[in-house]
Amino acid sequence: MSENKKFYITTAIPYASQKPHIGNTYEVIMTDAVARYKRQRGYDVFFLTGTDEHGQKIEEKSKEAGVSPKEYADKVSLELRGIWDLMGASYNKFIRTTDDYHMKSVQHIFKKLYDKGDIYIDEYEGWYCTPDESFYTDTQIIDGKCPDCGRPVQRMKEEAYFLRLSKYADKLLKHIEDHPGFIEPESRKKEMVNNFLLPGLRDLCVSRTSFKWGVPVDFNDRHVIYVWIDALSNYITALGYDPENETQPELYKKFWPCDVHMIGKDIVRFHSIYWIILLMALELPIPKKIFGHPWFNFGADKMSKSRGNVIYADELASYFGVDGVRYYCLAEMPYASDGSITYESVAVRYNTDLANNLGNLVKRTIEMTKKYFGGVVPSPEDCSDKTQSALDNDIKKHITEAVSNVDKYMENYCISDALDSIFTMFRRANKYIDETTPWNLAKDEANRARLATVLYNLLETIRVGAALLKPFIPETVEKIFKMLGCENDALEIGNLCAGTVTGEAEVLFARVDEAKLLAQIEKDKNIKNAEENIQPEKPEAIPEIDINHFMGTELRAAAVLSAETVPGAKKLLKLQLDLGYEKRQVVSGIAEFYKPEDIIGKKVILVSNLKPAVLRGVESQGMILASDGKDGKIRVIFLDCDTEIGSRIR
RNA sequence: CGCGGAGUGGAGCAGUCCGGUAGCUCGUUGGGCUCAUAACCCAAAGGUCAGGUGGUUCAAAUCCCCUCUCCGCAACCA
Repeated sequence: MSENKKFYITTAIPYASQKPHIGNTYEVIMTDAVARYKRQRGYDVFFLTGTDEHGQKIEEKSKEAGVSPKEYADKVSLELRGIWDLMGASYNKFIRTTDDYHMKSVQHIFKKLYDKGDIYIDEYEGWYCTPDESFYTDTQIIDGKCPDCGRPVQRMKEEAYFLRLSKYADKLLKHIEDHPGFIEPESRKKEMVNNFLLPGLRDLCVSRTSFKWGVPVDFNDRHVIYVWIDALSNYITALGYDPENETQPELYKKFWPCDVHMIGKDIVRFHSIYWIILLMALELPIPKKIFGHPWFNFGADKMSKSRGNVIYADELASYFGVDGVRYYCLAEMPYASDGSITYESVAVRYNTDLANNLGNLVKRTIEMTKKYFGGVVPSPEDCSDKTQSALDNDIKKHITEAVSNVDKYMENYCISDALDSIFTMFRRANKYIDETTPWNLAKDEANRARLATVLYNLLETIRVGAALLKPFIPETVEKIFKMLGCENDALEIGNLCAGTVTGEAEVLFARVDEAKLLAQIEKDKNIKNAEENIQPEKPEAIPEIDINHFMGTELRAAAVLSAETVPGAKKLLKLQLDLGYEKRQVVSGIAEFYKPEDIIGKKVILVSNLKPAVLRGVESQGMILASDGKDGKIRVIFLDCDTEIGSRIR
């Protein structure tokens, strides 16, 4: 039945528009750890990763960079792959959505569903901004103007292809309910069911005409296949699946359905709804599990480029080594809630766990082997002393416990718990040294046998520990095996042979001086910023307008008479404004930054000829001006208190 | 009342399903040891387990009720 021991695991394919940060990299590291774990347990593993390379954003970015979209995607994809490789990702295949076979298969998938009637063409009615070639819904447009460029938009019907999600919604819901553990963690499943499935699914628009950089619909080349079908299909096209094949290739037959899709919690929706329905429509088997992992925050804050707190894996590895980064990510990320990463916290973990606990244990044990036994693994002896054998049994018990705990936790994707059980064993081993005091045993030849046993137990603990660590920090494990002179990664006690010649004792992880290192990082960052970021990034230009165009906007000074929160809306404040000649009610999305009392009595700028709109059931007669900060903060423009209310602003 | 998760010593978490006076890692303080990377080992200090001076019970972090706060998802930035 060893043929049954196959395991197909995937990461999401990141969008190749910019360099991946530590969060994206974490996903690959975690997936890699699971893949390596499964391989070590005898599974035939197929580990897939890659890049998603179509779409408007890459089209735009490439234009800015003055290269073709493909050239741009090539560059980012290569950079990303470089980081994956640096981190030791043991993927079996790296797919790119620009790969020929993939694009062809995506076209066939689209065609098949169209022929079947699960994809249909329909009119998509909305507002169209001609110069931008973009469609907007009723709620997106601002006062009959394009939200991007401010130019007028026209009511237009545009044809688009739709996937019949509605047809499969019940089947999907049933599948989710019949397969506990299909979406994990459990809370993510509830989000999907309660927020999307139970309220009812609307058919999904799966094509675009607003950009060209994508897989064309081969029977209607005005349309490009949108990200859903293009990107999600990678999981089967990578195995060679193509609906037009008479028989599917061996790779596909062997590995599909997938055992687990490892993805970020933000895209659980696309995987658990769109992807599954797509497969149902294709009449293909459903993957067994979708695991929506959390993300890293920078300390308490979200990581974002504009806040300047993005951490990259390669940069981190330059200070802590690849295994330092891998270990931190795997040990620190909780199962379901977001993790936290700062340079300090990485340094602390690195020092305490890797340098002090593990590194030092290995070093001192190997040194003692060398000192007391000339670098040859001694032969253990049965021990008649009750106290001593109790110690020996206890450490052996810790080994077997660690082995079974790692299995238990890894099967449930509780990576940090698995690592913790291994390090608990190492801690026990350090204690064992103090309990047995080999340096005292060595003073008396009569204790030779006892000393041999103690050292053997220690070496064997390290050997099993290294075997357990292999999926997580493989480079380090190689070094440990070299020091042990043994590469046997069996998990049973007693596989280290007496007589084995050990290698040179090496420092596995040199302790870092936290303060010094943080200062160094700060310094490096400043140098890098100075090189890269001499000027702030130029925002996207908005086409010029003439003065009359601007004069079409009526801006007036208004006093805030009252302000209150809108029930059920986190971001909205309802304001009563006084223009002198009339009063206005305006709803403004500033509630996260201003309390009612912060703004009452102040004077603001009102766009007074804006068409009224209803927000959360409250009418808004205009809009007040505010700046949109890079930090995500909104700052209202306040006027001098002696500004005359009702006066025109221009 | 949109859906869900969480509030436990300075920090991060476990314990809550199956009630019986709190456990782990880091940090702090003191001690020990010298094989080892100022490391390792031991000990101590520090918590009315968000609040209700709420209910059930011989007994509640754990069950029930109410309130507050934080986070995720959804909605929402005119």
